[in-house]
Amino acid sequence: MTLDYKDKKVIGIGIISELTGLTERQIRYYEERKLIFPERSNGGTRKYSFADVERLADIAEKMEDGMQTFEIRKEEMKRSDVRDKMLKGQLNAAFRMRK
Amino acid sequence: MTLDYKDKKVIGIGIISELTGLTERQIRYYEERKLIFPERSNGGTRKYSFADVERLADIAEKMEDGMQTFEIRKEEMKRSDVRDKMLKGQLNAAFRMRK
DNA sequence: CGTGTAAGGAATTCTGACACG
DNA sequence: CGTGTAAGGAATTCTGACACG
Repeated sequence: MTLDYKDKKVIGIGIISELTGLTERQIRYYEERKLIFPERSNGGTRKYSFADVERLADIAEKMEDGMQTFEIRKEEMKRSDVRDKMLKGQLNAAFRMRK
Repeated sequence: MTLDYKDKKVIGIGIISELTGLTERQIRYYEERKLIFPERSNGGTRKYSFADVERLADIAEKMEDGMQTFEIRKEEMKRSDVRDKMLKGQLNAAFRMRK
């Protein structure tokens, strides 16, 4: 079975900004905070998927509710696949930043 | 019901070129010959959908078989979905004129 | 912390034209 | 006809930094 269109990283940040209503600044910041993981073209431009659009909508909603990025990341990390990889490094880093 | 991701015009020509294996020159030419209809950003850059990717793959195959662009266009026009779209467009136009 | 913005540069895309065949 | 290419310009995106709060 082929890869679903939903997960193909083919959309530039400008379109993502339009689709989500978020500014490019916000979108890049959420990446910096490890909430989303776009791919890159050879030249370095970010490429997103429709799944990312949905995720960003989810992130935006939580931000509006006053949640902070590290809290959102923690919540996402409860999913088993990502947890093993990132729990140690990033969660500890997030913890240190709070102090 | 919301619009399927497959039909959203959100992909730049560079990615389309990668996905289809066609050059940008070819893709723009097929547009000139009315085989595909990308949307445009405010700045004028072309935006395509995954459906366009499939259509381009179909066009590429026919071109390899020696078919010419006008033949492909004629063939496309026979397809019911396109006919329906044109019909609907005419009806809409007629309806607008009556108002 | 999360976001806006100005800055300078690099990557991307655009059009119209010339070439070949 | 269909496609390659060089040209010049415009739109898009990138990073790092400063600002505010």
